[in-house]
Amino acid sequence: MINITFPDNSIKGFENIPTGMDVAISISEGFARNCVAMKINGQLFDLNQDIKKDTAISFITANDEEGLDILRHSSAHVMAEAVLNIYPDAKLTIGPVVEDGFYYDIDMDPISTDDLGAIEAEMKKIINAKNRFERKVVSKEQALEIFKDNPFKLELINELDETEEISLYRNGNFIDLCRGPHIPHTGMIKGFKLLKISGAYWRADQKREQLQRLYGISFFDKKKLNKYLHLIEEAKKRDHRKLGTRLDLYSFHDEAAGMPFFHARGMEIWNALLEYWRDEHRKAGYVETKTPVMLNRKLWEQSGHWENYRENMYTSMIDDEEYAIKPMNCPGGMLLYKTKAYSYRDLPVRAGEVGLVHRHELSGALSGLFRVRAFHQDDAHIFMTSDQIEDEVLGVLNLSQRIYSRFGLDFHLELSTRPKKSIGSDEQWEEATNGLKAALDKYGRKYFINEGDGAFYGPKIDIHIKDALGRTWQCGTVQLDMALPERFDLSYKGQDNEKHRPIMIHRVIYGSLERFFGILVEHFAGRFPLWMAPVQAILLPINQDLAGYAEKIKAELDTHRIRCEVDKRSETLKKKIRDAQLVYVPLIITIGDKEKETRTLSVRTLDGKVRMGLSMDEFVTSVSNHVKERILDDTIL
RNA sequence: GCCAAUGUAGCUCAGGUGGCAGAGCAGCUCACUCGUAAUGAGCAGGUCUACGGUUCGAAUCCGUACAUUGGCUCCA
Repeated sequence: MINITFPDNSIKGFENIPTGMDVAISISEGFARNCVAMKINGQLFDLNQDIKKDTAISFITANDEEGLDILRHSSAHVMAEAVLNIYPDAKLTIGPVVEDGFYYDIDMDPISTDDLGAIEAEMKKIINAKNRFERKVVSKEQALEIFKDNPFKLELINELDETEEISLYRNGNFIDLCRGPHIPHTGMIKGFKLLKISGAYWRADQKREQLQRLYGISFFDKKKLNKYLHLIEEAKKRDHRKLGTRLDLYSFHDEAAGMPFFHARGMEIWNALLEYWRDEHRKAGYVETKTPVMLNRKLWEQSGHWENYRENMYTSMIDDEEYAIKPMNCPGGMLLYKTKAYSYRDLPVRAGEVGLVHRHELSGALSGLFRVRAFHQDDAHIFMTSDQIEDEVLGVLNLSQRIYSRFGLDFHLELSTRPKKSIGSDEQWEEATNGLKAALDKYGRKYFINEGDGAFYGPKIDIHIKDALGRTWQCGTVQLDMALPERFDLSYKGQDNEKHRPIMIHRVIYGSLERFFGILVEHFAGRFPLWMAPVQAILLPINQDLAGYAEKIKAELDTHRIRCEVDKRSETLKKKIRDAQLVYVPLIITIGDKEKETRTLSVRTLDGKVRMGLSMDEFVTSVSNHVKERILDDTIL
């Protein structure tokens, strides 16, 4: 008799030794069909596994995150099997689950995306066969024998801990070395798609074999797959590199790889972003500073960048002295701090700087505005006493929230703690980390902890924003820096008339203005809220005779700082409206004889609605208010 | 930096196997003067990323460089 305890503490007895599946079926057939694996003592097992003694179990179903991971892992096996069926000489290496699907690294001749269709068709066959996944435990000798033709698997087997069980999984004719668990049978993969191929190295080591990495995604139901594919399509449509060209915002040139050129319209958005930033920072008690772009090597040696970051820095010889273009603003900020003597009464000092920094990123890492070599950081350095840490960090979190929510961006927080390689004493780290934790607790939002992921000079909080498509981006960061104040011998006079070392926070909210800009383009899909829109209103005279009158209206709107243009082309009204809509001008104003006679405006918004007979005053007032309040919602009138 | 793919007009893209470079949009000109998502006709626009090579002949084949894209790696 085997007694199984369920999560609700109910107990069920079984005459014979049951498998996990037997237990699931005893609950109900329908439930069993939805089950993927089971969990015993926090460990995952296959459903086909026998339960030999009394125990508590819980089931992982298709609705659980863990269930989806198992499905995708199994999908990787199916893909590998399909590849082997088509390319018998291919050698498998590893096939894990990643955040967005799964992949398998395979040693084979390069293939192209055109070949994916054939692999998918082969996978389809395997899935339709509903092959069961069977687990088998073997000795190391047996494993070495089975995989004798595969040097990668041999390497893995030889590295396994002696105490560890070596398990194989078989489905159909396919056998793979694998810890498991797997779904009961391949038929559970209801929706899958192979997405892309790329090169990867065995063990991520450039000196080792170059492998083909095949990426795929799978779901328990086809609808979810379609939803996912739709999301990818949507993201492609919003691609900031394409929209940037179409909306005439920025461009890239071979003459300066990774260094964006901002066009007039892009600059309108840029300036709107910065103005907003300045407003909020002024309110939050920051001052703004500016430091040079190029500084003497000696400074970088003092800051430690020369030692740690040199390969990413651009340098230049000037009058026999070596200079480096700043990859970060902080050393300049240190010099600024040192220009005067501080009292504890002066602290905290919150010094912002929107600094242009250059980092020589690897050529292969560049990507639109998301990864560039020249960018502006909305930096700020806060110098404070140790008992101000909590309040200051909390202040940064609140400011970040205020700014992100202005764009309709949600976010989550991650705390990174002391890494293995670090400077500073245990007490310093504890004080710093506790300060961050206290601020996080007071802030009250849930946060994740990345143990050992902090910078060598201090712990940090990273802020990850979530855009309209649900994608997350790390933008903001709040880092405590215990290195620089030391290296630059910063101090302030305490109440005790003694010199003290200030604590320093290093923080950004947009992160990189360029990158944040790119994220916003995709977040808004090019339809910026009125306060950011490069052209807020376009005037469309319905015939050439009215062009002069339209110019007069524009001049008047100019005085109210409403960004507007006149489309004087000899095109039909329909055509002009279409063109304006295609570049998302929020307010389209048609000027006809009626409007001229009554001195009113007819305004069309992007939703296609038209408001006729608006007086100039009404229009200016509501637009100005909308802009001044930086309202996200695009119901303007 | 590594692997792979790509690079043709301002933009988006056609141009099997080598034989005088094409379209749509945008632009310009003319006609039309229009009431809420594309009026029509015409014109102009390219050393086919760059530099080498093969060939009687190269956008096309080969090599190198540069750039872009997807990954890898990197992002103290």
